[in-house]
Amino acid sequence: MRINTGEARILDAAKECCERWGMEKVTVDDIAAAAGVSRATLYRLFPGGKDVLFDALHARERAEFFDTLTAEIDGTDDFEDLVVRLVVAATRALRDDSHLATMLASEPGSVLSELTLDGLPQILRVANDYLGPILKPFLDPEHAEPLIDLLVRVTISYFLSPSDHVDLGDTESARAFLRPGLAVMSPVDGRPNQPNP
Amino acid sequence: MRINTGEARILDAAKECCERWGMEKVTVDDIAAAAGVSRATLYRLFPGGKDVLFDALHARERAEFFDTLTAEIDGTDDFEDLVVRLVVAATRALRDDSHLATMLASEPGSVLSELTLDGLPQILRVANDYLGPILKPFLDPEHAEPLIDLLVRVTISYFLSPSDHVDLGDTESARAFLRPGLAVMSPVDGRPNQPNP
DNA sequence: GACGGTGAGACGTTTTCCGTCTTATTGTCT
DNA sequence: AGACAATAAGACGGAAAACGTCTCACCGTC
Repeated sequence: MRINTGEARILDAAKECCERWGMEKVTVDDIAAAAGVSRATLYRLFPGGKDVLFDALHARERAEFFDTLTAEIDGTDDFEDLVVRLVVAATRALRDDSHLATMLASEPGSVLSELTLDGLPQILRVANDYLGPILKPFLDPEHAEPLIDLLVRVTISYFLSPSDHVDLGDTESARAFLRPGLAVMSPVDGRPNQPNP
Repeated sequence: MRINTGEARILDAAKECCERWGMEKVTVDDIAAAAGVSRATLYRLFPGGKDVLFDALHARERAEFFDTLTAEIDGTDDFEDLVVRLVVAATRALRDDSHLATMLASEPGSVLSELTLDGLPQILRVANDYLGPILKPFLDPEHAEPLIDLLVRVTISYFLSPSDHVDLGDTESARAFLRPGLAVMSPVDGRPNQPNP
């Protein structure tokens, strides 16, 4: 069995090619060559070609993003702390993502679409998959979902276009910004600020 | 009359496009769009299309390079100083050229070809055009040409692949490196080390 | 109003890319 | 050894993109 399964190799290659040429200019042959794989193999692993491949790449990057995000906030047991740290960590991760920065600089269109139009629903779905369980001790799902939804949108918006009034990459600034909203919402959910046992 | 003549606008656009997509991936339409010019105009100014256009771009960059180079060594009246400063300034200019660095990183092939294969003869020709007159007071043309030829090749080689033994971007290191060769050559030319009046 | 320069875009051709398929090779398992 | 799965290499036809040329309408200048 191989250490790096074919899919991962190809996705890595696709990412490299994107940084080098931009999504618009990359061809399937470029990716196959960069992955050291024949076109036939690529089409076998990603039937449907470039679209499927890029969907898979985006899916993997979303998963990686939330993997590291959830790892970073592990062990937080206060509701407000948890939300604040999530938003701050997400904002910092977005800012530190050099691949994202490169893409955003060279072809804003496709990145913006991925963050705000076509891609947002899937981001929200993944966010719910990852963050829902984490918020479970504090909120029941029917309240967690709209909160996650809002946090994702707010985080993305302030990342794409920073505000003079708040810096979501700064813990205290983010806390001051988020507290009012969390305070209004907290009484509604009917659970204590500390997690249920 | 326009401030920026069409040619320059288009060459600037081509340069931008190259940095963004790499020479292989750029199309004539990309360049025309980036220049804010119709394809018809582009073909009128550069009959022959992409090849002619890129030749013109390379020619312009060579000229610009030697323009700034000769400006930087202006006023030197000692032969050894002159050669040393030329080599050092050229090396530093190459190292500081961010466009060159970008291209070299993203598509080494075409850049190397431009510096060592197809492009070298033209570099040598331009170098002779610019540096010949400058060396005139010290060397007659039949001795100047082979010297320029060698200096260009050496500078390029040490730029592309730096040596542990000498740093041609450092004045003293370059001087120590060049002096023996210049000393051997000087008696041959039959002219004094100070320029003729 | 004539005129040169330009943008928009139609056109036929050439090149590239796509997605599928076949064949030969390689490495693995039995 | 032989069967088998996975793969590389590349042929193939159709689709899409890029090329280079051309026409025509427009606009500013003379």
